[in-house]
Amino acid sequence: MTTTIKRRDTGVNLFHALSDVTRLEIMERLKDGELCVCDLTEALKTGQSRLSFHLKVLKDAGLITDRPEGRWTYYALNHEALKELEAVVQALQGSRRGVGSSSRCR
Amino acid sequence: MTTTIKRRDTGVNLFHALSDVTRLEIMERLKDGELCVCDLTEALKTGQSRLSFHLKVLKDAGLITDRPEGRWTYYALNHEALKELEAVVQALQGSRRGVGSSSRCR
DNA sequence: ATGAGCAATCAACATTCGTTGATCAGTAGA
DNA sequence: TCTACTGATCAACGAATGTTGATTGCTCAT
Repeated sequence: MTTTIKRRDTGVNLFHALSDVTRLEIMERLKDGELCVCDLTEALKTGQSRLSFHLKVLKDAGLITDRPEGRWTYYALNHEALKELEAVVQALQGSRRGVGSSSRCR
Repeated sequence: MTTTIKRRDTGVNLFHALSDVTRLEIMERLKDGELCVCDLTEALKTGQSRLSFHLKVLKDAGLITDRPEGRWTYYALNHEALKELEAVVQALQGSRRGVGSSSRCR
């Protein structure tokens, strides 16, 4: 089914974006509200370039949004994407019906 | 906090294991019950070696379990891990309190 | 206009990840 | 025992990812 494939694709994208310690930590920091890159640089004690890279990955996956203001850029969680992620995970848990229904390989 | 760090690590592991189309498809196939590798090889129309590789990744992440029987090995979802995954995702959605509480970068 | 600060982008490099084909170990059946 | 089959593992290769330092573009303050 097309929707299944589409969900699989968005699932892969979301999971990949979250499959990195730095990016997960960014997400955690953003739980309390939006932060600019300089906040995050200080909080994570890491280089600006590296941070920018990971922010881009998260943004491309739709997990965060950016809001440029003056010379700063504020990043925030995108709760829509997180709801979508939750849906993907729940779809994975699935029906849980009938256990042990293998075809037994011939 | 230690539990936070631990959750972040298991989160990274789980997310990484699911960040691949083939592995997600394996998970979906296993929703209906356990399958042996030959079932999956046929279902996904792919090589045995490749499949074995991805099954190992999923197993190492704790997302699936294996049950050798005779010359076949049956794989099944580990619902414990899926519950853990759900918890990680929900922790990510977090408090959702106070928006716009940035430190404003000076 | 000039200088300073924030953040994105780039190139270069190292590391990790996924694929493929071959080999190996264990099991079932003749 | 000999053979056929399932599935794990390995080596080799190519592709994708992450890191670092430098550069560039903007914006604000002087």
